[in-house]
Amino acid sequence: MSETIGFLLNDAARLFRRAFNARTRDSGITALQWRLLVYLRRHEGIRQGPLADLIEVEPITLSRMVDRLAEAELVERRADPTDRRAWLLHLTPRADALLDEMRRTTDALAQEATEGLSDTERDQLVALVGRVRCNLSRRDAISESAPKQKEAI
Amino acid sequence: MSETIGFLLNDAARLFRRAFNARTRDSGITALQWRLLVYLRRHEGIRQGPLADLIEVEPITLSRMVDRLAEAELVERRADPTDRRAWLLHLTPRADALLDEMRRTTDALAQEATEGLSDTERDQLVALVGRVRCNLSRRDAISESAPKQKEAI
DNA sequence: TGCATATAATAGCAATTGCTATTATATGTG
DNA sequence: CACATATAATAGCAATTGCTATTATATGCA
Repeated sequence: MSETIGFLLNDAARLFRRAFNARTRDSGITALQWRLLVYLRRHEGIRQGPLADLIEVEPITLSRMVDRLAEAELVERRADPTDRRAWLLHLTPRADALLDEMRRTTDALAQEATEGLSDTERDQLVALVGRVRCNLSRRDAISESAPKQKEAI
Repeated sequence: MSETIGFLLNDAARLFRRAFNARTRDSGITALQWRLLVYLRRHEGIRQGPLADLIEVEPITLSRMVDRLAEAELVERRADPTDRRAWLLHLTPRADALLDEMRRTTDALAQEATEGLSDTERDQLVALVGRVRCNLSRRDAISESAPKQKEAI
Protein backbone atom coordinates (compact mmCIF):
# COMPACT_ATOMS: atom_id res chain seq x y z
CA MET A 1 0.00 0.00 0.00
CA SER A 2 2.70 2.46 0.87
CA GLU A 3 5.20 0.65 -1.38
CA THR A 4 4.86 1.66 -4.98
CA ILE A 5 6.17 -0.70 -7.59
CA GLY A 6 8.81 1.90 -8.47
CA PHE A 7 10.17 1.89 -4.97
CA LEU A 8 10.26 -1.89 -4.89
CA LEU A 9 11.97 -2.17 -8.27
CA ASN A 10 14.58 0.35 -7.25
CA ASP A 11 15.28 -1.41 -3.99
CA ALA A 12 15.63 -4.78 -5.66
CA ALA A 13 17.82 -3.38 -8.41
CA ARG A 14 20.06 -1.55 -5.97
CA LEU A 15 20.52 -4.62 -3.82
CA PHE A 16 21.34 -6.58 -6.94
CA ARG A 17 23.96 -4.05 -8.01
CA ARG A 18 25.45 -4.05 -4.56
CA ALA A 19 25.70 -7.83 -4.45
CA PHE A 20 27.19 -7.77 -7.94
CA ASN A 21 29.76 -5.18 -6.98
CA ALA A 22 30.68 -7.08 -3.83
CA ARG A 23 31.34 -10.21 -5.85
CA THR A 24 33.27 -8.55 -8.65
CA ARG A 25 35.23 -6.04 -6.63
CA ASP A 26 38.55 -7.70 -7.50
CA SER A 27 37.78 -7.92 -11.20
CA GLY A 28 38.30 -4.16 -11.33
CA ILE A 29 35.13 -3.22 -13.19
CA THR A 30 31.90 -1.70 -11.96
CA ALA A 31 28.31 -2.66 -12.67
CA LEU A 32 28.03 0.21 -15.14
CA GLN A 33 31.16 -0.84 -16.99
CA TRP A 34 29.85 -4.39 -17.08
CA ARG A 35 26.65 -3.02 -18.58
CA LEU A 36 28.66 -1.28 -21.27
CA LEU A 37 30.57 -4.46 -22.11
CA VAL A 38 27.41 -6.57 -22.28
CA TYR A 39 25.75 -4.17 -24.70
CA LEU A 40 28.94 -3.88 -26.69
CA ARG A 41 29.11 -7.66 -27.07
CA ARG A 42 25.62 -7.55 -28.55
CA HIS A 43 26.55 -4.69 -30.86
CA GLU A 44 30.19 -5.19 -31.85
CA GLY A 45 31.41 -2.34 -34.00
CA ILE A 46 28.85 0.16 -32.69
CA ARG A 47 29.75 3.86 -32.49
CA GLN A 48 30.09 5.70 -29.19
CA GLY A 49 26.94 7.79 -29.54
CA PRO A 50 24.47 4.93 -30.07
CA LEU A 51 26.15 2.92 -27.31
CA ALA A 52 25.75 5.89 -24.97
CA ASP A 53 22.03 5.81 -25.79
CA LEU A 54 21.86 2.08 -25.08
CA ILE A 55 23.45 2.23 -21.67
CA GLU A 56 21.79 5.58 -21.05
CA VAL A 57 24.66 7.85 -20.17
CA GLU A 58 25.74 11.06 -21.87
CA PRO A 59 28.07 10.74 -24.85
CA ILE A 60 30.87 12.49 -22.99
CA THR A 61 30.47 10.07 -20.10
CA LEU A 62 30.68 7.13 -22.44
CA SER A 63 33.71 8.65 -24.08
CA ARG A 64 35.51 8.73 -20.76
CA MET A 65 34.35 5.26 -19.80
CA VAL A 66 35.80 3.99 -23.05
CA ASP A 67 39.04 5.83 -22.28
CA ARG A 68 39.36 3.81 -19.10
CA LEU A 69 38.25 0.52 -20.63
CA ALA A 70 40.68 0.98 -23.50
CA GLU A 71 43.41 1.69 -20.98
CA ALA A 72 42.48 -1.60 -19.26
CA GLU A 73 42.61 -3.33 -22.65
CA LEU A 74 38.99 -4.41 -22.55
CA VAL A 75 37.73 -2.23 -25.39
CA GLU A 76 39.35 -1.16 -28.63
CA ARG A 77 38.60 1.96 -30.69
CA ARG A 78 38.89 1.49 -34.44
CA ALA A 79 38.52 4.27 -36.99
CA ASP A 80 35.26 4.21 -38.94
CA PRO A 81 36.23 3.95 -42.62
CA THR A 82 33.05 5.72 -43.66
CA ASP A 83 33.22 8.67 -41.25
CA ARG A 84 36.41 10.15 -39.96
CA ARG A 85 34.70 11.72 -36.93
CA ALA A 86 33.56 8.39 -35.54
CA TRP A 87 35.08 5.44 -33.70
CA LEU A 88 33.88 1.84 -33.93
CA LEU A 89 34.08 -0.02 -30.66
CA HIS A 90 35.19 -3.62 -30.26
CA LEU A 91 35.71 -5.96 -27.35
CA THR A 92 39.16 -7.41 -26.84
CA PRO A 93 39.68 -11.14 -26.16
CA ARG A 94 40.38 -10.18 -22.56
CA ALA A 95 36.90 -8.67 -22.29
CA ASP A 96 35.35 -11.80 -23.76
CA ALA A 97 37.04 -13.90 -21.12
CA LEU A 98 36.00 -11.48 -18.40
CA LEU A 99 32.39 -11.47 -19.55
CA ASP A 100 32.26 -15.27 -19.58
CA GLU A 101 33.48 -15.28 -16.03
CA MET A 102 31.03 -12.56 -15.01
CA ARG A 103 28.26 -14.53 -16.60
CA ARG A 104 28.80 -17.29 -14.10
CA THR A 105 28.66 -14.74 -11.30
CA THR A 106 25.44 -13.16 -12.50
CA ASP A 107 23.84 -16.56 -13.05
CA ALA A 108 24.68 -17.55 -9.50
CA LEU A 109 23.40 -14.22 -8.25
CA ALA A 110 20.15 -14.59 -10.19
CA GLN A 111 19.76 -17.99 -8.60
CA GLU A 112 20.21 -16.54 -5.12
CA ALA A 113 17.90 -13.63 -5.85
CA THR A 114 15.09 -15.97 -6.87
CA GLU A 115 15.66 -18.53 -4.14
CA GLY A 116 12.41 -20.03 -2.97
CA LEU A 117 10.63 -19.21 -6.23
CA SER A 118 9.29 -22.04 -8.33
CA ASP A 119 10.26 -22.25 -11.99
CA THR A 120 6.82 -20.97 -12.88
CA GLU A 121 7.20 -18.00 -10.56
CA ARG A 122 10.61 -17.20 -12.01
CA ASP A 123 9.14 -17.15 -15.48
CA GLN A 124 6.30 -14.94 -14.28
CA LEU A 125 8.73 -12.56 -12.63
CA VAL A 126 10.82 -12.19 -15.78
CA ALA A 127 7.73 -11.77 -17.94
CA LEU A 128 6.11 -9.19 -15.68
CA VAL A 129 9.22 -7.09 -15.14
CA GLY A 130 9.83 -7.30 -18.87
CA ARG A 131 6.38 -5.87 -19.55
CA VAL A 132 7.00 -3.05 -17.08
CA ARG A 133 10.28 -2.24 -18.78
CA CYS A 134 8.51 -2.23 -22.10
CA ASN A 135 5.78 0.10 -20.83
CA LEU A 136 8.29 2.53 -19.37
CA SER A 137 10.58 2.52 -22.33
CA ARG A 138 7.75 3.39 -24.69
CA ARG A 139 6.73 6.27 -22.41
CA ASP A 140 10.25 7.35 -22.18
CA ALA A 141 10.76 7.64 -25.88
CA ILE A 142 7.67 9.83 -26.05
CA SER A 143 8.52 12.14 -23.20
CA GLU A 144 12.07 12.46 -24.46
CA SER A 145 11.24 13.65 -27.92
CA ALA A 146 9.84 16.87 -26.50
CA PRO A 147 12.91 18.20 -24.65
CA LYS A 148 15.03 17.39 -27.65
CA GLN A 149 13.58 20.02 -29.91
CA LYS A 150 15.52 23.24 -29.82
CA GLU A 151 13.94 26.34 -28.48
CA ALA A 152 11.95 27.43 -31.48
CA ILE A 153 13.19 30.41 -33.40
CA MET B 1 17.96 -16.53 -21.85
CA SER B 2 20.57 -13.87 -22.27
CA GLU B 3 18.62 -11.53 -19.96
CA THR B 4 19.31 -12.22 -16.34
CA ILE B 5 16.76 -11.04 -13.85
CA GLY B 6 19.35 -8.61 -12.52
CA PHE B 7 19.69 -6.94 -15.86
CA LEU B 8 15.93 -6.71 -16.25
CA LEU B 9 15.39 -5.30 -12.78
CA ASN B 10 18.05 -2.68 -13.33
CA ASP B 11 16.61 -1.66 -16.66
CA ALA B 12 13.12 -1.34 -15.27
CA ALA B 13 14.32 0.56 -12.21
CA ARG B 14 16.42 2.94 -14.27
CA LEU B 15 13.57 3.69 -16.63
CA PHE B 16 11.37 4.31 -13.64
CA ARG B 17 13.87 6.73 -12.12
CA ARG B 18 14.19 8.52 -15.40
CA ALA B 19 10.46 8.90 -15.82
CA PHE B 20 10.24 10.08 -12.23
CA ASN B 21 12.97 12.65 -12.71
CA ALA B 22 11.40 13.88 -15.93
CA ARG B 23 8.10 14.48 -14.14
CA THR B 24 9.55 16.12 -11.05
CA ARG B 25 12.28 18.17 -12.65
CA ASP B 26 10.62 21.44 -11.66
CA SER B 27 10.08 20.38 -8.05
CA GLY B 28 13.81 20.76 -7.59
CA ILE B 29 14.49 17.42 -5.92
CA THR B 30 16.03 14.25 -7.30
CA ALA B 31 14.92 10.64 -6.98
CA LEU B 32 17.54 10.06 -4.32
CA GLN B 33 16.42 13.05 -2.29
CA TRP B 34 12.84 11.86 -2.63
CA ARG B 35 13.96 8.49 -1.29
CA LEU B 36 15.52 10.22 1.69
CA LEU B 37 12.34 12.16 2.41
CA VAL B 38 10.13 9.07 2.13
CA TYR B 39 12.26 7.13 4.59
CA LEU B 40 12.45 10.13 6.87
CA ARG B 41 8.67 10.39 6.92
CA ARG B 42 8.54 6.79 8.08
CA HIS B 43 11.19 7.42 10.71
CA GLU B 44 10.71 10.96 11.97
CA GLY B 45 13.39 11.90 14.47
CA ILE B 46 15.92 9.38 13.15
CA ARG B 47 19.65 10.15 13.37
CA GLN B 48 21.77 10.71 10.31
CA GLY B 49 23.74 7.47 10.56
CA PRO B 50 20.78 5.07 10.60
CA LEU B 51 19.08 7.06 7.83
CA ALA B 52 22.24 6.74 5.75
CA ASP B 53 22.00 2.97 6.23
CA LEU B 54 18.35 2.98 5.17
CA ILE B 55 18.84 4.86 1.94
CA GLU B 56 22.20 3.14 1.46
CA VAL B 57 24.60 6.00 1.05
CA GLU B 58 27.67 6.80 3.12
CA PRO B 59 27.13 8.89 6.26
CA ILE B 60 29.14 11.77 4.82
CA THR B 61 27.00 11.71 1.70
CA LEU B 62 23.84 11.82 3.76
CA SER B 63 25.30 14.65 5.80
CA ARG B 64 25.72 16.72 2.68
CA MET B 65 22.32 15.76 1.31
CA VAL B 66 20.81 16.99 4.56
CA ASP B 67 22.80 20.22 4.25
CA ARG B 68 21.08 20.89 0.94
CA LEU B 69 17.63 19.76 2.07
CA ALA B 70 17.90 21.92 5.19
CA GLU B 71 18.91 24.82 2.99
CA ALA B 72 15.77 24.16 0.91
CA GLU B 73 13.72 24.06 4.13
CA LEU B 74 12.56 20.51 3.61
CA VAL B 75 14.45 18.93 6.51
CA GLU B 76 15.26 20.23 9.95
CA ARG B 77 18.15 19.19 12.22
CA ARG B 78 17.36 19.18 15.92
CA ALA B 79 19.88 18.47 18.66
CA ASP B 80 19.55 15.08 20.30
CA PRO B 81 18.98 15.74 24.01
CA THR B 82 20.56 12.40 24.91
CA ASP B 83 23.72 12.66 22.79
CA ARG B 84 25.40 15.90 21.94
CA ARG B 85 27.20 14.39 18.92
CA ALA B 86 23.97 13.52 17.14
CA TRP B 87 21.25 15.29 15.19
CA LEU B 88 17.62 14.22 15.00
CA LEU B 89 16.07 14.76 11.61
CA HIS B 90 12.56 16.04 10.99
CA LEU B 91 10.49 16.88 7.94
CA THR B 92 9.19 20.41 7.61
CA PRO B 93 5.56 21.10 6.64
CA ARG B 94 6.87 22.07 3.21
CA ALA B 95 8.29 18.58 2.79
CA ASP B 96 5.00 17.02 3.83
CA ALA B 97 3.19 18.99 1.16
CA LEU B 98 5.83 18.11 -1.41
CA LEU B 99 5.64 14.40 -0.58
CA ASP B 100 1.86 14.41 -0.90
CA GLU B 101 2.19 15.95 -4.32
CA MET B 102 4.93 13.49 -5.31
CA ARG B 103 2.76 10.66 -4.14
CA ARG B 104 0.24 11.51 -6.82
CA THR B 105 3.03 11.49 -9.38
CA THR B 106 4.41 8.13 -8.33
CA ASP B 107 0.95 6.61 -8.23
CA ALA B 108 0.30 7.76 -11.77
CA LEU B 109 3.69 6.50 -12.83
CA ALA B 110 3.08 3.12 -11.23
CA GLN B 111 -0.17 2.98 -13.14
CA GLU B 112 1.59 3.66 -16.42
CA ALA B 113 4.37 1.20 -15.64
CA THR B 114 1.87 -1.60 -15.11
CA GLU B 115 -0.42 -0.71 -17.97
CA GLY B 116 -1.89 -3.81 -19.55
CA LEU B 117 -1.42 -5.90 -16.41
CA SER B 118 -4.46 -7.31 -14.68
CA ASP B 119 -4.98 -6.66 -10.99
CA THR B 120 -3.85 -10.20 -10.30
CA GLU B 121 -0.69 -9.72 -12.33
CA ARG B 122 0.06 -6.48 -10.49
CA ASP B 123 -0.22 -8.24 -7.19
CA GLN B 124 2.00 -11.04 -8.44
CA LEU B 125 4.60 -8.56 -9.64
CA VAL B 126 4.74 -6.77 -6.31
CA ALA B 127 4.88 -10.04 -4.40
CA LEU B 128 7.61 -11.55 -6.57
CA VAL B 129 9.83 -8.47 -6.64
CA GLY B 130 9.31 -8.18 -2.90
CA ARG B 131 10.58 -11.73 -2.41
CA VAL B 132 13.61 -10.97 -4.57
CA ARG B 133 14.35 -7.89 -2.53
CA CYS B 134 14.03 -9.93 0.63
CA ASN B 135 16.40 -12.62 -0.67
CA LEU B 136 18.99 -10.07 -1.69
CA SER B 137 18.76 -8.04 1.46
CA ARG B 138 19.37 -11.12 3.60
CA ARG B 139 22.42 -11.98 1.50
CA ASP B 140 23.56 -8.48 1.69
CA ALA B 141 23.55 -8.31 5.45
CA ILE B 142 25.67 -11.44 5.48
CA SER B 143 28.21 -10.38 2.90
CA GLU B 144 28.50 -6.96 4.50
CA SER B 145 29.42 -8.14 7.96
CA ALA B 146 32.72 -9.46 6.64
CA PRO B 147 34.24 -6.26 5.20
CA LYS B 148 33.25 -4.44 8.34
CA GLN B 149 35.67 -6.18 10.64
CA LYS B 150 38.93 -4.35 11.00
CA GLU B 151 42.07 -5.93 9.77
CA ALA B 152 42.84 -8.18 12.70
CA ILE B 153 45.73 -7.24 14.90
C1' DT C 1 37.40 8.40 38.80
C1' DG C 2 40.60 7.92 34.66
C1' DC C 3 41.80 6.28 30.43
C1' DA C 4 41.32 3.40 26.24
C1' DT C 5 38.07 2.53 22.81
C1' DA C 6 33.80 3.26 20.17
C1' DT C 7 30.58 6.26 17.87
C1' DA C 8 28.18 10.58 15.37
C1' DA C 9 29.13 13.74 12.38
C1' DT C 10 32.07 16.30 9.27
C1' DA C 11 36.30 17.95 6.32
C1' DG C 12 39.87 17.10 2.50
C1' DC C 13 40.83 14.88 -1.52
C1' DA C 14 40.15 12.11 -5.62
C1' DA C 15 37.05 10.02 -8.95
C1' DT C 16 32.94 10.19 -11.74
C1' DT C 17 29.15 12.40 -14.00
C1' DG C 18 26.51 15.83 -16.72
C1' DC C 19 25.91 20.61 -18.80
C1' DT C 20 27.69 23.65 -22.15
C1' DA C 21 30.95 24.90 -25.48
C1' DT C 22 34.33 23.50 -29.00
C1' DT C 23 36.64 21.02 -32.89
C1' DA C 24 36.56 18.20 -36.86
C1' DT C 25 33.99 16.26 -40.36
C1' DA C 26 29.74 15.28 -43.11
C1' DT C 27 25.50 16.55 -45.49
C1' DG C 28 22.03 19.40 -47.77
C1' DT C 29 20.80 23.30 -50.73
C1' DG C 30 21.27 27.02 -53.99
C1' DC D 1 31.31 24.37 -55.84
C1' DA D 2 30.21 27.35 -51.52
C1' DC D 3 28.18 27.89 -47.48
C1' DA D 4 24.85 26.95 -43.71
C1' DT D 5 23.56 23.38 -40.78
C1' DA D 6 23.94 18.86 -38.54
C1' DT D 7 26.59 15.31 -36.27
C1' DA D 8 30.60 12.51 -33.64
C1' DA D 9 33.50 13.08 -30.31
C1' DT D 10 35.86 15.62 -26.72
C1' DA D 11 37.39 19.53 -23.28
C1' DG D 12 36.30 22.78 -19.26
C1' DC D 13 33.76 23.46 -15.36
C1' DA D 14 30.62 22.52 -11.61
C1' DA D 15 28.12 19.21 -8.76
C1' DT D 16 27.92 14.89 -6.36
C1' DT D 17 29.80 10.85 -4.25
C1' DG D 18 32.89 7.84 -1.48
C1' DC D 19 37.45 6.88 0.94
C1' DT D 20 40.23 8.24 4.68
C1' DA D 21 41.27 11.14 8.42
C1' DT D 22 39.67 14.25 12.11
C1' DT D 23 36.90 16.29 15.93
C1' DA D 24 33.72 15.99 19.65
C1' DT D 25 31.36 13.19 22.67
C1' DA D 26 29.96 8.76 24.91
C1' DT D 27 30.82 4.22 26.92
C1' DG D 28 33.27 0.33 29.11
C1' DC D 29 36.38 -1.28 32.37
C1' DA D 30 40.24 -1.19 35.77
